[in-house]
Amino acid sequence: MHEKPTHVVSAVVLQARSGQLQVLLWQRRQPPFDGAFALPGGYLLPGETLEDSIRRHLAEKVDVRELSHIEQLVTTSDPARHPSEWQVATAYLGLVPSDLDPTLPSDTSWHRVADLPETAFDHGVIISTGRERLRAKLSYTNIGFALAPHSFSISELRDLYTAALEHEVSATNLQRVLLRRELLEATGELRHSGPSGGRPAALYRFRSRTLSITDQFAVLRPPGQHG
Amino acid sequence: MHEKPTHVVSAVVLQARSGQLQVLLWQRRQPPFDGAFALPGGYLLPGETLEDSIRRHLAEKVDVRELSHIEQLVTTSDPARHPSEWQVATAYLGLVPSDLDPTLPSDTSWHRVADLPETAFDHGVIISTGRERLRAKLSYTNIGFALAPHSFSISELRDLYTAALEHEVSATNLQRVLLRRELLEATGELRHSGPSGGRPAALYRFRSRTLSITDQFAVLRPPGQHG
DNA sequence: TAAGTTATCGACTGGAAGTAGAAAACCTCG
DNA sequence: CGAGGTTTTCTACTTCCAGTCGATAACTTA
Repeated sequence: MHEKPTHVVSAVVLQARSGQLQVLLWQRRQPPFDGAFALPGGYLLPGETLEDSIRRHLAEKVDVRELSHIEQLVTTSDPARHPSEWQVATAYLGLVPSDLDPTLPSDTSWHRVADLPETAFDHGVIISTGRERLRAKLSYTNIGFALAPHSFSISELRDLYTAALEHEVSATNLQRVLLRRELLEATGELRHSGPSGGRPAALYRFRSRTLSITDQFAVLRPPGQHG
Repeated sequence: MHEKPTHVVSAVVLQARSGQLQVLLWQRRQPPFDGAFALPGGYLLPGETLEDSIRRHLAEKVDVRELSHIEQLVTTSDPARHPSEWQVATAYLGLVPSDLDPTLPSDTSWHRVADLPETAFDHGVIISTGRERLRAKLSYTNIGFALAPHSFSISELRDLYTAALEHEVSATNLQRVLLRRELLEATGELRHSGPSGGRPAALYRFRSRTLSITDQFAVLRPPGQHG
């Protein structure tokens, strides 16, 4: 038989924290890339699927039950990606709701995606791929559920979208679009805002907390489905 | 070190042929899945990337220069996917323009995606994934270039979209949308249609023949970019 | 030259979404 | 208790996108 590559898995774990999209990184303490920051992950073991494997590795960093969504991102295979070992690497995208603050091991911490430190291997590009995937899916799926708490006001949701999309989002439009798509529903409760007063916000929740694609895209719909 | 999986690559090669979306399949002549149809592909070799590898394997089936587009689709890893070997498999999506008719080896042929024979491994789901990827990208990218000849009439293009999307498409809308997005340009030439007369069709071409994403999606655009 | 066929164009329409301002519902302070 | 400030929510207006349909153009064939 042929020589075989080693298969490793990693994850881009994203969370909207204090108005910024942040990613979970681990600081390496051995070569190669000693001192640089890397995505959490590790080796694929016999008998497990790639998704099992990344969940197992992530469990060492954050409680896996805190992940609201996980999906496969991309598999990279540049023979030169690791200086001494032939590796094929599959990256996943994981999301954590904004109301959780997992306790992290001392070598692991959150970093703003917009302002990354020196990263190991090809992890810089992979993080960009993850952010782009999230941005795209915010537009045509209900993936917002994975960034948001179970219930939230429209303003809070707007802030999450703003952080992830990195541009201003109108609360009016966001509410109208998500309600028309029947992705949100009102809980019937109100939240009395904290220090500075103001009208209490109505609270909403996502109808479903599993990924669903919104219809077709804008154009070239089947005929008879106007608008 | 750990035990390692074998890494294999495969490709969903699609073409719009005689009004139907079709996929290139190869009939197996050994176990497992003796007699079933499988995606073309094979083992990953040392020193090559996954994309290099699938191009090398495809070269045995179709001339690689006939592929107008190729992109990574998904990596599957079910430990039970192969009865005797631990495999991780990366699938690619490849597209062939409708005006080419590659000469194929005797064990390989085109099959309508809407009416597939018995397939080997997890190849049935992978083909579905490929078709869905193509359908989605027809809506928000210029990927039509990969299905179409270098120049074509709007009606011909409409027929390609109809085959790939599996629903009727209006030539009027298609032309208006693709022109507004500046994906198409007129060649200035006319084609005198064959047997039954009619007004000669103006010919068009795609401005670019590499994948480009059309702007943002419909909703939640940055402000100031109206419409 | 009339009839049939195919392609192209333009006008109409409903709906999606950006914008802005008014109104509602709360707070705090005098 | 009421005035003023703050935040949220609603509504009206507007622009743009795309589905529909009918008219027109340019050809072939009888």
